[in-house]
Amino acid sequence: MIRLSPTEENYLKAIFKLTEEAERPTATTNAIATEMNIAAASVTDMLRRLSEKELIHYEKYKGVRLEVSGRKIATALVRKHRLWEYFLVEKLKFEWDEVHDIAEELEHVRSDELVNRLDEYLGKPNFDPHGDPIPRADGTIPTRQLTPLSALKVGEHGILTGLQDHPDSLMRYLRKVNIGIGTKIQVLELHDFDESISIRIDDEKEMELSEKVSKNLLLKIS
Amino acid sequence: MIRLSPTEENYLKAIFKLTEEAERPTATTNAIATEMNIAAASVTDMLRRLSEKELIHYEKYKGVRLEVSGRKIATALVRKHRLWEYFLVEKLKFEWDEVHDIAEELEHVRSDELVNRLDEYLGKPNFDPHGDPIPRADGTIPTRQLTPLSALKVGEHGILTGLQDHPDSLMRYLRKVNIGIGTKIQVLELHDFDESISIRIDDEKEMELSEKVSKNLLLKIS
DNA sequence: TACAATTTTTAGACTGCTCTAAAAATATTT
DNA sequence: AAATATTTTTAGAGCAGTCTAAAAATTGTA
Ligand SMILES: [Mn+2]
Ligand SMILES: [Mn+2]
Ligand SMILES: [Mn+2]
Ligand SMILES: [Mn+2]
Repeated sequence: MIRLSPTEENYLKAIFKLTEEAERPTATTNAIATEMNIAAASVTDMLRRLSEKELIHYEKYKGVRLEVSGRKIATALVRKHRLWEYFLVEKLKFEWDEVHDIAEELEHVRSDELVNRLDEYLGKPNFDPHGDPIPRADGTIPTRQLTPLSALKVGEHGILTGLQDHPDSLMRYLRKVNIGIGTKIQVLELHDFDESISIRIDDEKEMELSEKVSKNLLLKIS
Repeated sequence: MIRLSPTEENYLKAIFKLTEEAERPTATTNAIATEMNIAAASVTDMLRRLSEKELIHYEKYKGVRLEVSGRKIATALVRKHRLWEYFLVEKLKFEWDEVHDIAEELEHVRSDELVNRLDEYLGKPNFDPHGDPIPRADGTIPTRQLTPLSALKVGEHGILTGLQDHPDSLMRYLRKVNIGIGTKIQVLELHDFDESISIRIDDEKEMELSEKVSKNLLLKIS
């Protein structure tokens, strides 16, 4: 296996996120540039080089997708990232909105043995603190059937199991109102004026959620 | 506090090792180059830049030493390095000869909160798996009174508490013959032909050690 | 003290990754 | 289909960090 720089790894990860995780066939130069906060010209340059190394399939003006070798590296990175997030939350007691940036650095530490032992130490978890699946050593990815809270009808309920997107701002908000992975949420009322909804949390507190929030909460229906 | 690249951090760490840890007033360009496996010309270049940032005191041809700000960064790095080594051995069950290279990468992860929580999680250890002192958050460094095994007389004994140098080859050898930090060692015989010695390990097994090994074992006399 | 050996610095070049500005290609609208 | 807008690539440059070769300074020795 070739040794890539953290920078190259980050490009592969961005492409993975924009294709496989977004369920799109290819990623565009601009999308990668935006995702990585970088100029489009820099992306073009790197795509040429990653293509040279046969990690991606790239044709000028036609977008890009991962080759098998590139996907392998990307899933390994995502695996490391999410295992470290799990470690930070479960062992070091960080909050779920504090761990992403640290994991962003930890994911580039190179040692297969380290990942394996960490996985073992953590009890081979399948999902990270944000509910995202942790790719397995063989590259396969755990799946579940999740429904956005916004799609539920009055009276229905489920367990919060994942987030559509997870900006820190959303996670901080949820933390403040005591909603997290594992929280039971029941729909009490739908307000069709602004698509906001009234819910009951863990069979206790009632509160309102905006449409934007309810679309972001993914539930396992129970 | 300024943000340095991993490379700049590594230079500061090398200078720290060659001055404070080696109990020398200054480090030479060549010594740094050798320590870091890098050309002397590259070192000169970087010294100019670190000097510009007031992290080191450097005069052409006269060697270099750390400024207060540089020392602070260096001790923080050593602290992180050794805490991670402790984590790898105590929690992930790595052997003491397997952790240095991994810690070399982990030490560059930037998060004060991470170091603090790791320290807490590990029980604020004072020494790493090789017996080296772990600098505290305030920059002070735990000390002990240690004696090389080679300086002991027949009949004397002590507990192995540190190593003078610790190349992997030495650590693997010690592991194979069941000597590690905490092992009780008693001197049975001195062979003045080659300065080798006969010892008893943990009041059980007897064996011979070469002069080179016995000079490297630092004991707390008991 | 002068010559030789060693160490250190300078000069100049290269790679990886980034940028801005401009050109080219593609997509959208009229 | 032509004009316009958008996206992508190319061109050219800069910075950090590295190298080798050569020059300069320092140190050791005759
Ligand atoms: Mn994350
Ligand atoms: Mn996550
Ligand atoms: Mn080490
Ligand atoms: Mn150590």
